Amino acid sequence: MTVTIYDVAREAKVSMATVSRVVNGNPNVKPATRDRVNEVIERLNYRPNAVARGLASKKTTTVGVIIPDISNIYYSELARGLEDVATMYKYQTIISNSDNDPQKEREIFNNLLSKQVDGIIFLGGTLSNETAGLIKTSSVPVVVSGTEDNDSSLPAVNIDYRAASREVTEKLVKDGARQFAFVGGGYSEKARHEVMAGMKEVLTANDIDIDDQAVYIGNEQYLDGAKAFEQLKALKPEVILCISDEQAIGLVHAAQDSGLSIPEDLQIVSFNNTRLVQMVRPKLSSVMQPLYDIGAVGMRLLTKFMNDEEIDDNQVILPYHIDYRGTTK
Amino acid sequence: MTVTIYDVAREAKVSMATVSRVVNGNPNVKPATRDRVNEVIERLNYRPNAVARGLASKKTTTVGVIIPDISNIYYSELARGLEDVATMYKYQTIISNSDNDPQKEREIFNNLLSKQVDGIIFLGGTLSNETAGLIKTSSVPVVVSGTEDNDSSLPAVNIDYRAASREVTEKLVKDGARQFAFVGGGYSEKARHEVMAGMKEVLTANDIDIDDQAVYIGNEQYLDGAKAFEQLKALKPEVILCISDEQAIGLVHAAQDSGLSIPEDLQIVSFNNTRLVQMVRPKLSSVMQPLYDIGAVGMRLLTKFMNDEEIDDNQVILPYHIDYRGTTK
DNA sequence: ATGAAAGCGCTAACAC
DNA sequence: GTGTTAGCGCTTTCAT
Repeated sequence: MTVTIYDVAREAKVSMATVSRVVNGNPNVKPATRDRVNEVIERLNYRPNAVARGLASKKTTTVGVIIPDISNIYYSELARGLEDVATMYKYQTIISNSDNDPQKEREIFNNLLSKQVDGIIFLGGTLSNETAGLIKTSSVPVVVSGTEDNDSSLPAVNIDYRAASREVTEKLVKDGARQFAFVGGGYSEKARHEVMAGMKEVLTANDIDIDDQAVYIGNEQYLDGAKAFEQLKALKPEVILCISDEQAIGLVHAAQDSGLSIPEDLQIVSFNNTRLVQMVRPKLSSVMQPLYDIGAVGMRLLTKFMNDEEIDDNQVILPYHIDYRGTTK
Repeated sequence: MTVTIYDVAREAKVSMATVSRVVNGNPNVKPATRDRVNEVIERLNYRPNAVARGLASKKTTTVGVIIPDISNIYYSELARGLEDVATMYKYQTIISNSDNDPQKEREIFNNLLSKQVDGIIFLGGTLSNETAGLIKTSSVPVVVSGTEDNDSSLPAVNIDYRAASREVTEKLVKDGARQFAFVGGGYSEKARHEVMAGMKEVLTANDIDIDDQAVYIGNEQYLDGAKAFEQLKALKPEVILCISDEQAIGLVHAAQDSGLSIPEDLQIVSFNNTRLVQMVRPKLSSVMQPLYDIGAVGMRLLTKFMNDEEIDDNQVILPYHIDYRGTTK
């Protein structure tokens, strides 16, 4: 049978309270007793039952992670960052895929609360008002990584998409481009909005029109890039800003297949900065956002909430930079 | 304060046992009482405490997942498959990254057991004897996906790497190739062994020598592909079999950069079948293994163990097929 | 420094 | 069909 704290106590001729103290590193134990207890723990191969501990202490040292799709390379990179700092702080993570569906998000959220997690990280490009509302009623701290709610009241970590978009657009306009198009889609509604806004700001400031037709919203997949190109090609865009790397690569290939030269005839910049940008030829010009860190910093922020540490700012904006590689002139 | 089963019982004027029954769908409750209890549950927004339930019932409806690296597109695809069927069976998953380090695997394993998970899925190309031994002592069922232990005694789901390797090699030999090389690395020691074995079997049968120098073992990353090419190029291989897609793509680019034509001068086949194979030009010829299903079937197998269902065979071999795309003639 | 005892919120006999 | 009660394995006052 499983060995309990009681077995250890009896064997070490102390009370279970003392065993509990040595297991939890409480200093109020005479070194001699401590050693004796540790010896018994070792000998009996005693392993504390985290469930019982969780019930008694109301702390489970587990955090929940709500993620759109773990098989998406963008999110799995965030997940790795977040998991590493969770481990660092002795937390385990329960990860669930939501497909960014508010209905599933609600279910996952309730499951997580029922499991008594100490905190929750919400990952996703889109944060519906419905889900944002749910989060605001949460009994445990929640931080949001890679997106934010509409009035930015939730703790969140992001990059400044709009500024990045502005910077890219300015550079390309300065270099002579006039025909811009935009491709977004998938889970990244927030990013989509910001990137478009940044682009439009700069274009407007430069008296450049952007056609309503020059915006394609699909999903974030490779194959969708070809569809995007299909819709946009009639407009003969000189530049396409694209959120998703996979979609951008699809775009590059579709354009090449139709006889265009990249970047001579068409320039493409993506915003997700997954490892993929390096793995195609020409290499994708892209906004480098620190994916791993967005996850990691989000989890660090969450640990602060969970341990009632002081928070200087619950809206963290991480730096980005832009790498102009092979898909821009 | 949090509302407990007591509160519901009092409010509904029944005993907590009855509340427990309706919450757990026990049929021994009069419909009228059931409705009354449900109404109170709704009104009080009662949510069962899974930790308390776990302590009392010794079942947590959570399974542990030990994964080398969730940010690796190969493993994250397995993870998605596994998570989907876990959800289907009402389990949550605690996912931890091991980097395939036996030391970390041990820690994670103990954490998981301490959390009283109902079962564990082990993912990884390499299963050390140390970890295999640990698994065999486990008090909860463990299934292994995408690898196996040395004497194949653990429940596992895989494809037949050796057969796939044989098939590829035969085809390319038949088409005239004589100079073969192999590139492996990263987490996939088992796959590496099998693929090499399959290749050598066929080469030997055809009286073709393979140089010891024609084997490169590194990591599974894109940049490592260039290193592999650097080592192998002097041998002027006509064919390179490569486990990892990322590495294979690196190989393709390095070969092209050195002036070779793919597939005319060099043919490359990879074995991981991540989405990447479609996303490069030329498209990678590869062994198509059902990644999502390897994860999904592994989890399904685990649910059978957890629910004491009958198991017909605990060694599942899933089918594969081979797609000859742009990197083979 | 150590022990006794009261829960934590629930399930699972067992009784009625 | 419903209630009573004894745990599950631990933490946490409160004494001593």
